[in-house]
Amino acid sequence: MMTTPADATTEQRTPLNRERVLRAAVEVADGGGIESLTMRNLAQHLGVEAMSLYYHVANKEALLDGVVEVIVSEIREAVASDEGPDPEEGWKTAMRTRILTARTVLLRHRWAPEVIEKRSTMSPAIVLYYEGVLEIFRKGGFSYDLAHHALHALGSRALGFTQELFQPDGNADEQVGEEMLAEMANELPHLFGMLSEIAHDDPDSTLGWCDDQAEFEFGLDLMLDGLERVKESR
Amino acid sequence: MMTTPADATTEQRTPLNRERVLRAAVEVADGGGIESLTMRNLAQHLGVEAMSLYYHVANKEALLDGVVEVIVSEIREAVASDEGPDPEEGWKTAMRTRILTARTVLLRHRWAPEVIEKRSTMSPAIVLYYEGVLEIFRKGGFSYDLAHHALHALGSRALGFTQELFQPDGNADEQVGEEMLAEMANELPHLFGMLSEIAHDDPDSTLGWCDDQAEFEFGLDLMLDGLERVKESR
DNA sequence: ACCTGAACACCGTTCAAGT
DNA sequence: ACCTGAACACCGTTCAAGT
Repeated sequence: MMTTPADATTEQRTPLNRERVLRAAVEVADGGGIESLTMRNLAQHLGVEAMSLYYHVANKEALLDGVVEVIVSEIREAVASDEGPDPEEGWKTAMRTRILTARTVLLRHRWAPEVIEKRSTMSPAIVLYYEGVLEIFRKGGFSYDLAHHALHALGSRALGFTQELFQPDGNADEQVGEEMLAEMANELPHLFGMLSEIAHDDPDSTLGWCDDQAEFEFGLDLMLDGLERVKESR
Repeated sequence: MMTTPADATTEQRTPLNRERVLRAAVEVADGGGIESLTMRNLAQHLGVEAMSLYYHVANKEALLDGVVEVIVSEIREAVASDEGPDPEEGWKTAMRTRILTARTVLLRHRWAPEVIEKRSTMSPAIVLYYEGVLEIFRKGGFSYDLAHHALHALGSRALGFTQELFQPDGNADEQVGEEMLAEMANELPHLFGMLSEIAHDDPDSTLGWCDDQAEFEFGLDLMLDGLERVKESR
């Protein structure tokens, strides 16, 4: 029995390409976390043998570079399509909305910040993104020198993330409990005081876990306000 | 031939313990980077079989947790022994010197920031370190609420590091060359302008690579000045 | 109490070979 | 041009066993 192109059975198989491999890699990471992104697992997800991937991608390093490209491109599209305020009047709000837009993309790919930070080779997409950030600074009247400092100061915050050092641990058991709080009182008086007050102000916060979004914006505004002041004073 | 305790041959072997395993792990990472820190390699470094490590450490995760403890303890010792200015008069300089001291330790273990950031479980040493940071804020007159925001805003900066997104790539070939700069002019006009100016101001900077320490301090001061302002205005 | 040998499941990757 | 099978070196880890 011959299989014609129009054959309705499921045996059609569009050949792989780099693009499809990278998109699938993002899917795999979205679904099962970054540690589930192995060459073998990715291949299986694509209905192919692991070795086939090496035809489209040099090795795993290159795969991860490509994955970063996909994510940062998604950020650039999001940023391009929501057209914030004109940077010429109000660079600060223009920057702010851009960065918070970028952040919404990263919140859909929570594994991505870690991967982005580990790649030290600067990818084209990231360079393009920072070109846009720099454009806003320039249109807002920053000197190149100050804008340069600003890029360093912002760091990954410009892309919409900071790595939180204290993460809400997956299992709820490890939350700070009443007894543990009491135990802290002697050894860690200041942290004890702080967490007690936070727990009092917001009893729903399960003690000490915080609104990441609000904290991100607080830190971001601190930076942006600081940059504004430095700019005025020069 | 019997081997007495006083035997001068090299066959003495102090038994392992958790402490020695962790210290050796730091040594291995210092010497060959974090990717050289495998159970087998660490064991060899200690003159022992890989499986012996599991007697002293539950698994590799626990090993890395322990390694973070060692590093952060080293930070705490450094910070304790250099006794900065009294936080009651001048929390800002107290904080600044503490953080820059912490940074000197991390510069001796360049692989450590990455490991610290990946551990989401909050280790005792880190908690103790942040207790000290919080103490400075409190003695400087911060409310718990503002101090809490401040801890989030500082993030890993409080420990002395930020992950630079654009790293000076190991091989000098990849430096931004003249031709590459020219190529940028159309696609990346603002980055082109910025790098040109930086190259002009500091011809030794091999185009675009920057003084990490100066940039770290710039960002840190931005944060600290911003916190001071917010504090005054409340 | 402390260490080991053999073995397992799972990585990334090479290479020669298939269609 | 695109994909595969077999094989290799190297992971972390278990388990039963040695002293």
